[in-house]
Amino acid sequence: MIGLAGSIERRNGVSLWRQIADRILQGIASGDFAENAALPPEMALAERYGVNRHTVRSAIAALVQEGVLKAEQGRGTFVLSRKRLSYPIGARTRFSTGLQGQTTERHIALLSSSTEPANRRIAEALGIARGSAVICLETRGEADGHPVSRATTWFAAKRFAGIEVAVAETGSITASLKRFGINDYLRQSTVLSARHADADDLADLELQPGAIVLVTVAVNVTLDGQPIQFAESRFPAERVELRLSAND
Amino acid sequence: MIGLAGSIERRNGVSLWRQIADRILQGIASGDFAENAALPPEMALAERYGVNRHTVRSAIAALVQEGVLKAEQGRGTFVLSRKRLSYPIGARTRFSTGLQGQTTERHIALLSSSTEPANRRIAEALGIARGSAVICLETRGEADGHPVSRATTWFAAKRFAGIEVAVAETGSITASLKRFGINDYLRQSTVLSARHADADDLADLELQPGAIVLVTVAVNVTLDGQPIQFAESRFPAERVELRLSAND
DNA sequence: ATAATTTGTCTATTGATATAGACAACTATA
DNA sequence: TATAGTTGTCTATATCAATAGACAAATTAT
Repeated sequence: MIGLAGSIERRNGVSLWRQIADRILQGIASGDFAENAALPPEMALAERYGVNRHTVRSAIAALVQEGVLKAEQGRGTFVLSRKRLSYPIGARTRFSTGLQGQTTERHIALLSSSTEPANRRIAEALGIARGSAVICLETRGEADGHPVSRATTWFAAKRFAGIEVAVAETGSITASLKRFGINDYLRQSTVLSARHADADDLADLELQPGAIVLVTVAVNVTLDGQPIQFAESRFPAERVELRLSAND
Repeated sequence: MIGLAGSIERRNGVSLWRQIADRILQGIASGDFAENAALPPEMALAERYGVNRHTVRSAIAALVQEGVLKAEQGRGTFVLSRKRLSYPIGARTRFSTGLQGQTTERHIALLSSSTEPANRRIAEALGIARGSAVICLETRGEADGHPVSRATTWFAAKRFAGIEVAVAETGSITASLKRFGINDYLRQSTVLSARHADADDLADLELQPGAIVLVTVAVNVTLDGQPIQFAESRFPAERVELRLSAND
């Protein structure tokens, strides 16, 4: 059994139609349902997943709403081309360079910024004293006008005072760091997890409720190992996959 | 606002109690709720998330069932220590070596094996002809008796005939590959995504319904770049995080 | 044209989800 | 020993989710 999912769980806090919508998305991603081709008829899907036709219809309605499918009366339901962005993660991960070739326009939008005392987690990551001031940036990554990531980034306030202005102006973290004399940096560590998107992420990433986000927590360091940036990024799992390259 | 989530979404296919259970899990992971300490009272949580107390109780009940929380009448609800395993991913990713220091006993259990024709995706990954025979192994990774991963692995049947026996005997892919003359190998590529666990994963990983799994799709190659193994692994997001090391 | 297939809409019914309020049971503290 | 605070249980009600069946509307094939 290749790529064909098992059965569906009831009474788990996730509605059947949402589970089936997820399955159909998986099916598209894994090639079970080809792009631009017709999905199996509703009755066939209902039988395959062991649910009522109306439940399948709810799932399809959600995916039509999301722009993944298109239903035509009398003809069938069709898969629209919706390739996931493949976002590379590695020692030299940058937002803009990573998506080269996949998109034409990309930048980071600064949603808000604030200065706050560092909590334990942030202080340890940045190698500063707990409670010392850090600049917190809320940003959204956009490619071809579509949101592909949502990040919260912290910098030590002492060293990077005013970086929020640079980010707003340049639309790039890398370019902003250059203004502070940092011409190159490396990703020291990345920790990966996943969870349901919260309300803020749903709004900022233009996601439908119930969506899953991939979460990376990363520390960037200068070439001599000094931590400069701590960031938590959220990627919509239905639109983005993370690709780990062996080299670099 | 550090790590404190926004509001809750209704009518999205995910029940409120499941969303709140997710939030509490996040809160524990991010340090908002300290381990071994009391959670805020049900009424306070209900107010914070903007729901009824009974809804919070449903969320707590689910987490008690999962062993994350412990409720004591008259005293409060307490966070049990439940550290997530940190699973390293890199060019030299191996199951057993990765968890050294975090667990004492670890191995791979072979759930089933079969021989089937390669579909397009598998054939391309392994560099073989479409339709040629591949051995498909269903395995579960276990650490200290607890399931931490669930993988589907494909090998070219011609070259690795009988590898299922070796995996069953040794409980290790690396050890099994040695029997076929492969003493070292590298991870060529890893692609990462996330989705809701399907019914099979729920059972095999001993998850509560509604859980999220991290999915890695990886190709392992010999030192001279010849693909030998194609695998899709699922990790329970609530118990495992993936750590990307900069070097190796 | 006719039939078969497929999506769209409607009604009805059942069970799960969420809200609301009241009170019991238990714990810690003044 | 009171009292306040907290979890546990119960009843009631409204809405959502899922099943079931029937038929309309549109498309495609015969």
